Amino acid sequence: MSMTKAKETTVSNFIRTIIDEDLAKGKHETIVTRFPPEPNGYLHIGHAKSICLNFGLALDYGGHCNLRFDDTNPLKEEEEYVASIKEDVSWLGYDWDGHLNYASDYFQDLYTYALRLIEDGKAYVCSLSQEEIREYRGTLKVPGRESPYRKRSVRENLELFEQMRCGAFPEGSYVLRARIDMAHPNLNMRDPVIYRILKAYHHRTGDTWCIYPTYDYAHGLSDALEGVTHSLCSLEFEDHRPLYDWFLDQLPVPSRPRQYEFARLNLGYTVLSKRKLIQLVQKGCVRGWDDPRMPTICGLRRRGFSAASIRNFCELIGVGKSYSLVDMSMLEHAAREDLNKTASRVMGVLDPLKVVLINYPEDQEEELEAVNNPEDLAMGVRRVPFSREIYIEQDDFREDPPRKYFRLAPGREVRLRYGYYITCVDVIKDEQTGEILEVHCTFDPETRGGDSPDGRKVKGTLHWVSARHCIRAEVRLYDRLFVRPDPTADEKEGSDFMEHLNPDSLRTIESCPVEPSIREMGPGTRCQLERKGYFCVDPDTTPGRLVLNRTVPLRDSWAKIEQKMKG
RNA sequence: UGGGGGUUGGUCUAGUGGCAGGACGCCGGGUUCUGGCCCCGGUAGCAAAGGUUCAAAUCCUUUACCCCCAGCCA
Repeated sequence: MSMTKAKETTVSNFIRTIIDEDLAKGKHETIVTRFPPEPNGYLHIGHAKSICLNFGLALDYGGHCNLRFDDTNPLKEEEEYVASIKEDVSWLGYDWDGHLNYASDYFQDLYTYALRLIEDGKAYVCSLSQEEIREYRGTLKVPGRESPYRKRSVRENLELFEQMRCGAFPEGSYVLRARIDMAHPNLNMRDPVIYRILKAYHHRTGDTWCIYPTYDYAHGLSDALEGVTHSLCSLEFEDHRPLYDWFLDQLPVPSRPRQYEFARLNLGYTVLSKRKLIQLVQKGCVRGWDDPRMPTICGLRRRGFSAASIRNFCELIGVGKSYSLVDMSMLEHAAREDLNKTASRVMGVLDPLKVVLINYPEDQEEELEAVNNPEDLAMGVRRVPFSREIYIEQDDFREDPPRKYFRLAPGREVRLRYGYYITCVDVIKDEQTGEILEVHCTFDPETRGGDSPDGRKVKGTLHWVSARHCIRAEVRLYDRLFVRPDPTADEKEGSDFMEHLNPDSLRTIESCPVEPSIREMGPGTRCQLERKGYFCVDPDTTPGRLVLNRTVPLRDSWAKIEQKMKG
């Protein structure tokens, strides 16, 4: 059913337009896409955009999407990341359905293709050092110069390349380069390196190879080998497309993929680059990759975002070619939209104030029925214990209520959700400090369950927890990680994004009273604390310690009213 | 006068010669046993100038501004 809804709300984008045209022309019978992560870090919400795009397109058009690890650099890549990436992709709800590949699967084919390029005089072994190659490349405005090794014979190239492969040379001594055009205005076309010597252990091929293909060489050819039809990548690869096409034009590849570029995601008040995220982890700014403040998939998951909410978010933001900075309110909206329908309601008090019901018998207690989710009655009901002393939210009582405040105040009657109507009759204060210690109320036995038989209305409904029965929870409230919408904006002026970290991104509240039914919820369970927000049971939870993460607060129109009144 | 891209309300995004639409946000109202959800209404935009046309966000010209590229990273 969510599928049909998604279909109805799917908005077009330039990539869909291209696919529609290709299909209409009969260029392809179906489409093949791919998600090509490099296994050198954890996936983040920006990757989710790409995953949803690639897998989503395949699903919609009845094609398939390959999960292909781009593992051409053994210096940076590790098996650990492969596992986490697979986990995150599946968690997001996508199935590569057997199409799990690695660029390293094609090392032999790629090598054979390289031999072909050499034989055709389109590649040569170059002995220039890394620094020399840079010098010879020229600059943005100055054409490059041809390498003195550019004219080596095919035979010599073949021999040298074979020796490179055999491990006869040290790292950096030789590279294989495509012979294109050193004066090309696009620097990527100035005889790019396509193989380098790296005497490193590869997580999949071990020590089989000591020469490894570069991204530019491997990527398009891998696409072609897999029959990818639409190869989607981010904008910074636009400059690489001529090179992508060049290899495909030179070689007898089995299919002809096309590369299209879209704008990567930028989210406000956070950073979305592996390099920066790893810094946050390594410098201890957060507790790890899965810290709930992190924009990583595992961080968002731990924070309580559902896979559906992330998919909806990706649908919401669309796909384009212009730079954009998406507001966090979009992500929050996507989370609330899904969690409203799926998260069961429970009551918990973050900032407790004791209320004593003076006409409720001291030793009496009872269980009141509460619905688990008013948006989905199929989720059933539960019983919530009630007794003479309860906790309500400090903010739900004002001794001197402002205009438009319709919660508890001296002489006021309010409803306890699924409970009774209560009326405030007394306020007990510390004589020294004037601090409110507890509030005394009477309850109306006729209003059990929360309805008044005489039809009397009440303006406010408060959540509450029985003091005698409550269990305690550690609650973690999160705020934006940075204080600037774009923490990297002033990097060019020499400023570091770390300077803009929000010192208050985590606020922990100890021993919040929550209703006992929460005990049944295991780590990862999402719920709504009524009137407060959506929360998720953190994996730090043990039998003796309950930890809740606030995913996102509920919208709070009273807070806005109050804010406005304050001016 | 190196090359490649981009510019539609505060934000994201449709529209590719025919009434600039949707979403988020914000504002107002209705409803309500969550000041939530839901419903209704409102706010606000084609970077600029010129041209073609009955008609231009869309086609042409010029201008401005922004982003990316000089790894043996991806």
